[in-house]
Amino acid sequence: MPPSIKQVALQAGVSTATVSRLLNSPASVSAETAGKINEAIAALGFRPNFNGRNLRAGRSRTVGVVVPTLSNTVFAQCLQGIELAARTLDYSVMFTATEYRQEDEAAAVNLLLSHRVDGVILTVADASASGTLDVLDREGIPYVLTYNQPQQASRLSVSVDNRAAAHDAVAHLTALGHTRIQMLTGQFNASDRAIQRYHGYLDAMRAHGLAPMAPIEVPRHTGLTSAHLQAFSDPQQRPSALFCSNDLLALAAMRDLRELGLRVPEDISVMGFDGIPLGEMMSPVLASAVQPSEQIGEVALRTLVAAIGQTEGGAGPVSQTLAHTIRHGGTVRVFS
Amino acid sequence: MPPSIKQVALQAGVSTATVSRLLNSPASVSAETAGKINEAIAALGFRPNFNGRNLRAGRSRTVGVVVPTLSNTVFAQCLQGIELAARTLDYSVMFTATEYRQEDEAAAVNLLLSHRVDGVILTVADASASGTLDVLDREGIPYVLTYNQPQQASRLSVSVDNRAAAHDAVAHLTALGHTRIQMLTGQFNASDRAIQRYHGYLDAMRAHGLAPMAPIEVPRHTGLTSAHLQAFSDPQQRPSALFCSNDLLALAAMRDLRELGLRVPEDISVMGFDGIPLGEMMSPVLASAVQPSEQIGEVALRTLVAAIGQTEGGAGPVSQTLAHTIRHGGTVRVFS
DNA sequence: TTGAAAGCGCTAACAG
DNA sequence: CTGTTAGCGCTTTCAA
Repeated sequence: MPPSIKQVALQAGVSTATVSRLLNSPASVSAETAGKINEAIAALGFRPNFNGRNLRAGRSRTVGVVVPTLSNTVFAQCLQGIELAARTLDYSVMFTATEYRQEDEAAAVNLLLSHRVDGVILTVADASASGTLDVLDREGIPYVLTYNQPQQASRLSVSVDNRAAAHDAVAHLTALGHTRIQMLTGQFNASDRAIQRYHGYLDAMRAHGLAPMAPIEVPRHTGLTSAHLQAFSDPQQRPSALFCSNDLLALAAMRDLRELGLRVPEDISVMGFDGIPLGEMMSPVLASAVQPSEQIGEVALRTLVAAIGQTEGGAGPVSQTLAHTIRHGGTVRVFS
Repeated sequence: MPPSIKQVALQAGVSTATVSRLLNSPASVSAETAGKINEAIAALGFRPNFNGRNLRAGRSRTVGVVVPTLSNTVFAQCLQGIELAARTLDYSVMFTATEYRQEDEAAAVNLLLSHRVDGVILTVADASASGTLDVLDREGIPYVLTYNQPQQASRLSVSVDNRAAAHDAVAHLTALGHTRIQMLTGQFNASDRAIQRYHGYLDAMRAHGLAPMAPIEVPRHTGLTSAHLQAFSDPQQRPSALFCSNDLLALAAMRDLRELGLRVPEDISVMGFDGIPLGEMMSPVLASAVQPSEQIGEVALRTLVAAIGQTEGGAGPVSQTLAHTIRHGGTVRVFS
């Protein structure tokens, strides 16, 4: 068992209260006693036990993070941003993944709450139908959504404007002369973002007087999009451009198209969403609607910490929309 | 303040001890009282406070994880594997990154230890010269190294055989007829793996009677490898194949080579190390020495939990070497 | 500036 | 099967 504040006090010849004071507000301890205590701390290799502290103080300076998966770079980057910002602000991070299983969200949050995290950052399948968020609301635990753009204006969130970003991506395609643009998307029910992006697609198509095509919804980015793309072998059956709801999907699609003997972008153009860093290193570069994932994480953490600060709901923007950009890339060709 | 075991006890008309019992060994409580308590728990929305529990029990069922960065998919995958396995075993995960700053390793571990994690999984810059590991040893906190292959046989670790994997990668190149093979590597002092891989390179070159070339050491995978590759414009000055110490570096190199007007693999072949999933989706496929990152994480966690189980050092393999594979890919051409 | 004392939520003897 | 009790490490009044 590691040394406790008690042993330090004994060794330094002071009371535990004084040791505690040195730890928490060093100014309130005389230089002399401080010296003795510090010696004792060093000698014993004392390290404060946060469990004791948290128990007593009722806060833990720890935040919980729930993401769908770390296999998608986007969330890894976001977590990276969260952790970095957390370290700056002296917060610790407990982390959980749900593997896109909506039913695991509640369990994840419950676990975090048992650890008495001061707040939670999460990306849920569907922000407008999430019992998990209701729990958080009820218990009065501050939380910040990432990537989700909730309808309820009351919920703190950090994301890009998914609909607008998708619109801009599709507009980029139309600007290059594409008219037959189809959307390839992950399961709508696993991601409210996918739905918003689909709306953005519709917006853009309508705005340009183009006929929207039925979206192709694939199960998982396991990469098995082939079955859905078979029809593309027939030039009549395929769009000139494929807009994918995320970059991983775009990459999988490109691979499968290649297998079908189709060339990107000669036979079909592909555009993604997310702007994962690797897309920019490939050749051709993957065109994409870029969201600043690491920054999303960083802002989310700062927002959360601010919310933790003020017990009662207060100032500060609620729904934060970060700027997206459109990355031009060789996977999209000029069509005329 | 959320309800405590005390309020549950009051509401159910039993003692706190009984509530605790229901929580920890339900079998030891009569069905009748169990019913009453469960009702009270539900009514109050009670959730056990792990801080109290941990304080009392002296263990937290929480593990700490320290990785260099999450920007490298490899570590994200590993963390993913850790988290998944942890959830299975009812453990929670606290996570920290060091951004490859060796001096941050100690701080990270100290923080985790203050949280009284039961054990730590980490990837350090240099396992054989890490004060951090010494601290862990001294305090008797179980830990498992990932990716690092420590010299000290006493330290638990999970990795591939870096040297052998690098050897196999280079042997693959020689088998394809390459003789002028050069290594491009990250900073040796930021990664002991890089050194081991370099040794593997040397092994393979010597084994095939080839003259090793001086390794090119680049600062960071910021992607700025260009400066180091300038000389390659001259066909006399460039190797026929470039073996990179990791896939990110390989990708950056390929991009920079392209910028120099060189074609991969026609003008120069490129091989990586790690086997990141995206390498397989690209065209051409990135040839690489593949390590099972998610599995490394999973095995590390199981190993750690086992170590936590037995207070005193015990059975079980210490240095676990998982199998690597060589991924053939279009970034390497047959040279003859 | 310091100490004494109470208590955060929980578990683990020990009785009964 | 259940209750009583003590105490894990720490902070925080309240006094001195």
